[in-house]
Amino acid sequence: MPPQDNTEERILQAATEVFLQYGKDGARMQTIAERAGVNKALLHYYFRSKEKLYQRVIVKLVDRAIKAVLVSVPRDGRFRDFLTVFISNYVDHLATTPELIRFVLWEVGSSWRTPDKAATIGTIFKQAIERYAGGRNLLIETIRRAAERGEIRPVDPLQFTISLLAVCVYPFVARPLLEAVFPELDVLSEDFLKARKRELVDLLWKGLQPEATN
Amino acid sequence: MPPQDNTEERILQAATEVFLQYGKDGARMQTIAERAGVNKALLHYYFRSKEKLYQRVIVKLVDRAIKAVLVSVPRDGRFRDFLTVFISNYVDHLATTPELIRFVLWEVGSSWRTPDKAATIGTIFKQAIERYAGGRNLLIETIRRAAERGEIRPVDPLQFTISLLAVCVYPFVARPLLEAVFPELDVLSEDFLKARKRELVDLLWKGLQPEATN
DNA sequence: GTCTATACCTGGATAGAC
DNA sequence: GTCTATCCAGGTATAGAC
Repeated sequence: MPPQDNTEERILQAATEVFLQYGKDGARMQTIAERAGVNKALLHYYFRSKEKLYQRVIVKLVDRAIKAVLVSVPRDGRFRDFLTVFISNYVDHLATTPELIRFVLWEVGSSWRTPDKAATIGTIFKQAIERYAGGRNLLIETIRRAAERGEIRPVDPLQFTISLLAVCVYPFVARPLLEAVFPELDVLSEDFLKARKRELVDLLWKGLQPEATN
Repeated sequence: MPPQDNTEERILQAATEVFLQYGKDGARMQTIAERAGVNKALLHYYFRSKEKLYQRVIVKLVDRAIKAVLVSVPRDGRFRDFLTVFISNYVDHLATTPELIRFVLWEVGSSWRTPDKAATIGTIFKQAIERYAGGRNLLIETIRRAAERGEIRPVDPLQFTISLLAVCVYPFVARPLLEAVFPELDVLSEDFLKARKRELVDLLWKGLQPEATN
């Protein structure tokens, strides 16, 4: 079923834009209605409540994001190539979707007080990953295999996965803080992104070598 | 002026607890009033508005946090020691103040739509750092000095600073996501924390060595 | 299915007595 | 300084006509 030009689809699209821009609390049903060219009552007719509408949007967004990141994980090849490609693609993806970052941030921030575990962003992420990779964990597996083959030194794959995600994501998440503290920094600039990718591959690859002067 | 048992102080204390627990939006003036043992009207009498009260709280919290982290930066000594001590202290601090993480996360998330630049968390951070370190940047300086001395290979101090902060902070920030995706993971457990510190020192120290097999 | 009009609730802010 | 009572805006949800 391709995205039709029917009312439901228009509302969902408008809701996505508005939620991305203003967040769950900041978004107004009125605004969504206007952007979709209908009125408030119809939103409730189709989606019952703001909460339900929001859930639909968030699932769609997370799904898209997970896919965009995992698609760049080469299933084989040398580990150094994997590292380079993954970092490059992930950083680029993050740099080009700042609203999504902000959005996920909002969700993570509020997931603490959410009573309903099933509606939490964590669960939505997990399900999206399962849908995409069928329960397997591509990053963990790639790192484990590389270690087994001796391409890199033995490391805890989970720990390294976390570190890898960390160094990629952090600048974009902490951007408001970093740019305030370091006025010369512009996280989204071409210069910084290029340098960052290079530094990260360097740092992590060197950090994974078996022999280093101690 | 030690925290007196006067009304204003009691309100501020209650507000801190409630804001930490529920966040800016989630917190109710009613709740704060009850916890302080007074009524809503008094909050406005002392602090004028919820916004003003909130600002007072956030400055206090950020100040405390900055101090707790920067105090663990040794001003001299070998770089490897600095790395070990900083990671250990920072990770411990993060692990013991989960509400603060959540709080900062909320603030960063909302700092995007805040019109008033001066009231953003970024500015508050910057000011707190200046108050504490007098405009100097201890992390950057430490890394630069180590590179100049040849203790580590030449790296961009800013890039490495970001990476260092990233690998420390990320697990706590992304905890809801990570623990959903990796069910066996318990970020706040002693086991994980201990392992994490070890892995981080290893990874970063090795990553900073001049000679590595390429 | 789609509209207008409105009910209704939450929560911050204030008036005014003491 | 501290209280009670009340106002008022903003926003979700629904009733009911077409």
